[in-house]
Amino acid sequence: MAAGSEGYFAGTDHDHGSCVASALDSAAEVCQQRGVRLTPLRREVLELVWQSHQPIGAYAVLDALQTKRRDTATGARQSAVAPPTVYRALEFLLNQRLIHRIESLNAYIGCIHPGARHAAQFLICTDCGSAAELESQALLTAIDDAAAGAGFAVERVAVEVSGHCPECWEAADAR
Amino acid sequence: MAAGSEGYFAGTDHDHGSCVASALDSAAEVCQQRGVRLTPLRREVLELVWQSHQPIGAYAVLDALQTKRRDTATGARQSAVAPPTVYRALEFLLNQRLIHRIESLNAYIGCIHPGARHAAQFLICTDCGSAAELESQALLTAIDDAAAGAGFAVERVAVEVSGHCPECWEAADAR
DNA sequence: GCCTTTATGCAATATTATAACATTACATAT
DNA sequence: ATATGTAATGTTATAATATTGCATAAAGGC
Repeated sequence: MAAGSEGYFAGTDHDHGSCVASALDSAAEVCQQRGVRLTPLRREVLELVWQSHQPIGAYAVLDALQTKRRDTATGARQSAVAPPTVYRALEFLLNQRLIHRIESLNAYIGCIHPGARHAAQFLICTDCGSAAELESQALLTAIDDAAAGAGFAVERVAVEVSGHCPECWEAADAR
Repeated sequence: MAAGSEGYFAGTDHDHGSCVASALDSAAEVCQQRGVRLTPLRREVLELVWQSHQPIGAYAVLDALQTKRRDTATGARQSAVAPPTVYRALEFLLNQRLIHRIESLNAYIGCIHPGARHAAQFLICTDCGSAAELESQALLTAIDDAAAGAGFAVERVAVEVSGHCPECWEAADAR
């Protein structure tokens, strides 16, 4: 990926660490304001989701958690982490709007507007697996209009556009 | 549901049978034109999807198929239908754009524009489980614009709006 | 008819998600 | 300090969704 491009797609060329750290900071802030608890486990899961910087599946989170615990353990065998643990943490993070779920991938990704109520809009590259969150007001308006026309009360919106990101597209062209 | 309402949501008050029949007819036509085979099995699955008139899961299709065969069988035990049979048929129908998959429900629904390349846009009522296909040009344009702005090559679009259909909304209000 | 391609049958298994119940941690009231 | 209620986590089992790989059968071209 070219450095300094539009910035829609998270490349490998930016400061992952600080980006994750600031996401965790605002998450803590959001939770504090709402009086809900960002427990160590939830924080750990949120960190893993952000670290991946690509949509990550629940079982991948599970594996990562288990690996972390195994590595951390000082000899004494730690008990394994089970699926419900991960799913509950993910559900909490979804409810607090700290992450999004990408339905077409059964995967999760950090939300770039932590805590804000907004439609999830994603461009998903089927080549490299990365996903970019959109914020198109025109798109939202179009959805609201269409829903209003049908007398439909909107609650949740998922827009998932699959295709090829600029980098992969160019790479394919070059071939 | 009030008869003669906007018509976005398929109610129970219209002629199911003829609606399914015409869907099967146009499917046959589309397949003929493309030189692909709408085999008895595929036709059967398409019919089941249309008959449900709500998004239907792969395993519900499977059950329906098995029931049909059991009922049809004239005593001699018929072999059971297995998941791959259903998934392959569904995949074929998706490829030919005769049905849509609703990602947030893991379910399938008949396409109202059989064979045409277009974005899947749905209003999904979380109360009654029905889904209405939208055809908002403004929405499409908004998506195309956003994608173009990011240099993204669009391949597939899924818009899934969850909420409450007019009937369920009114019913809830009345309470 | 014979051959190739395409579709289906079939068994096993992978992947994703939840139910049900037990235990622990934290806060508050007594 | 002790009891009590609630929220969070642990634990086991299983449900729901989807795919792989290989065998068999059917359709269509020559």
